[in-house]
Amino acid sequence: MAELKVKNMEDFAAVSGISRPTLSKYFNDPDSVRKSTRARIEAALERFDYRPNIYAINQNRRQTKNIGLVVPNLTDPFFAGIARTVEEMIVAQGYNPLLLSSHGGPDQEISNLDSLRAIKPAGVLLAPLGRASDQRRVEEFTREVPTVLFDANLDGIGEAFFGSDNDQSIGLIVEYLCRTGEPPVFFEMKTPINPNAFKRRAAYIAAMEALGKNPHLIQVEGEGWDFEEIGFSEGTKVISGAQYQTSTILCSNDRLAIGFLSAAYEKGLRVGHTEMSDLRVAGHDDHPFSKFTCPSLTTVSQDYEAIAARSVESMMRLIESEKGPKPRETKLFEGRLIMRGSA
Amino acid sequence: MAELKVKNMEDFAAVSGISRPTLSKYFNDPDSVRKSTRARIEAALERFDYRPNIYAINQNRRQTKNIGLVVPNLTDPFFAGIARTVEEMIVAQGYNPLLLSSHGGPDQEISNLDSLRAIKPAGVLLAPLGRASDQRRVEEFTREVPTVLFDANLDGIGEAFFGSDNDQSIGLIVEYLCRTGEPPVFFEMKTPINPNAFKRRAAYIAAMEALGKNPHLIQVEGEGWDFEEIGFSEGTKVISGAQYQTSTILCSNDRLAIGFLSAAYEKGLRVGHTEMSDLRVAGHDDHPFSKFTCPSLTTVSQDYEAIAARSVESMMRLIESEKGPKPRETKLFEGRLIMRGSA
DNA sequence: TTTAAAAGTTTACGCGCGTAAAAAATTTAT
DNA sequence: ATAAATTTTTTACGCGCGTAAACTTTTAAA
Repeated sequence: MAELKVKNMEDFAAVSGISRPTLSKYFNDPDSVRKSTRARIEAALERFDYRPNIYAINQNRRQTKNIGLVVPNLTDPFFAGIARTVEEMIVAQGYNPLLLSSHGGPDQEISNLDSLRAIKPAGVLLAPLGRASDQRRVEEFTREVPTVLFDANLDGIGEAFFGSDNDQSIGLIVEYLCRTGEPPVFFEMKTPINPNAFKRRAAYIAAMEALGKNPHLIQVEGEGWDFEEIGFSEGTKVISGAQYQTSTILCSNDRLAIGFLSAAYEKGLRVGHTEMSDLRVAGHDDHPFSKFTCPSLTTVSQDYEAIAARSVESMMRLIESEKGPKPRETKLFEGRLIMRGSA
Repeated sequence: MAELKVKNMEDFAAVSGISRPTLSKYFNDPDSVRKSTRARIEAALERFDYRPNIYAINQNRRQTKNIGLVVPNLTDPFFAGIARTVEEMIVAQGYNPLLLSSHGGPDQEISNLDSLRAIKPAGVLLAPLGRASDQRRVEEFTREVPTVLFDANLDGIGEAFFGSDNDQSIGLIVEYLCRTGEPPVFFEMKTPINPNAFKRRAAYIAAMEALGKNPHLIQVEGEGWDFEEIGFSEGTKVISGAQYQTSTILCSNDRLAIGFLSAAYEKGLRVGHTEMSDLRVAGHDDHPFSKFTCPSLTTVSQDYEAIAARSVESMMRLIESEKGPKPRETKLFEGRLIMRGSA
């Protein structure tokens, strides 16, 4: 078994008895060689552990097999979950995902895109920060690299966008809350950093007005991504001050709601939809933990399987067609009401 | 401004008036050239946007500037947080982190290591799955690539290990619970997948015995990483069946505790350390959400800033010294008691 | 100012692989 | 079996950069 070491394709050609160009063809697409030679190659691969040098490959190929994946904040389980789904789908397509988190900062977002540029990716799936994004520089990037946006849209930027239909999903829960009790007030950050927040605010107002109700916003202070903390501290103030004119609170997202529920608990308020309850609280996103709040959180789930699938599919078409500019694709997916204990 | 396009270092040498070898030196270490020429280069960089081709660089360098970072499960906010901290530190050292999650599976873990091998990293920081890991193949990997383990140890594998002192941290909370009320029973999964679980079980038993108390384990069913779900469903059973002989429950980790608290809430049990409480519940890890449970969760925090810092530091020494095998380094950091409402 | 040391330039090769072109071998069709 | 089509082999070049060696210029020391 004194197999000599194969350090490059040349060596492997020698030991396998296959010419280097044929090997090159094989590694780029195993089906592009005759079945019998494929078998011979794979037999040789069993005996010698040779793997093409990825740097040499990428230096010479026009296109790498890398696909960038940028999310706003991996610390947020919601994005961590999406990222995982998308990653899997990219791998299933035979591409190599590179996951980067912007940690909530527009500078980091641009820096992530810069890193990606360096590895000459075939394409990039970007869930942008949204309003906080440096749109100009993101747009610059999308002119160089095929980019599909998801989760949050940036007007006209990128080849496609897939996300949730906030109007529909917020409408769903507003309608539910109105139908089963007092109309909700909307609890949110005054200057939200997260994507979709403004869309949801507008959707809330529209939904309320469509139902002939008076929209009411509670806009709290707070910066950054510590939504639970903000929901908790500002929720505490709201509860103490009785700044709300209803017993129903709709939070802009589940993480705020989680903080708010915690505040309500501390203040001794009973949250729920029974006669004994003081308050109803609802959220949005179906955060992985929202099932375990006290009480469990009524919310609306985003169809992020569909969003992920469609985004990846669209990316593949972009890469494989590689033709001129097509019309920008956009689709919004509907949310689903998740009824639990809190509202 | 009709700057001709610079597509490689040759071109950039032409337009900047600096020879290519000098440019090469500069890009490898800006301080290795004279101040005046550095200034000239950087002035040229302002005018022309040229960036060295990373693939060509890595093909020719002995060592890449890549450092792999593998964590068991990015969906878990605890690991997401650690990963972020470590990532930052790697960047601060001028290296390029590559974050991979094993999604809880040993196959994925090995597959991650394989991907890393392909990019010839200078080193790898690995938080292994632990008991679930394919130790043989991990060990194979560490013979090829300098590897530092953190969070979970694999006996004798890798150049170093840094983690938490479970004996100390579990001892801390067991002592606290015993001192302030009934001795705790230990709530855990019978066949835990996550690292450190067995260490904590042993630490609990030891701590109890040291205090002259009788250790008691509640080992529940359940597979996978849905700890909250397991804590909830099995907690519900435990509460209904009154399988515990104490009013104090110490959970193996916060995520189980979060589920357990949710179960207690549903069952109408009052959790806390006041006279009115039925039950005390404590966790371990200081999970980002443990502050917002109802009631907030008493737990013990891991010093993962220190773990991260020490791991990265050790990695740097490994990379930069590059000498023969040194003795395997190991250090356990102490936990801190985080007293909140639940116990 | 002279001189030695330090830094930059020229020249040249190599890294491992993609890929094109022409020739040779193999398979399939007739 | 022969011709045609397909696949493989041979040969050769290029990708962009690291880096070594010999030489020239600049800087710092004497």
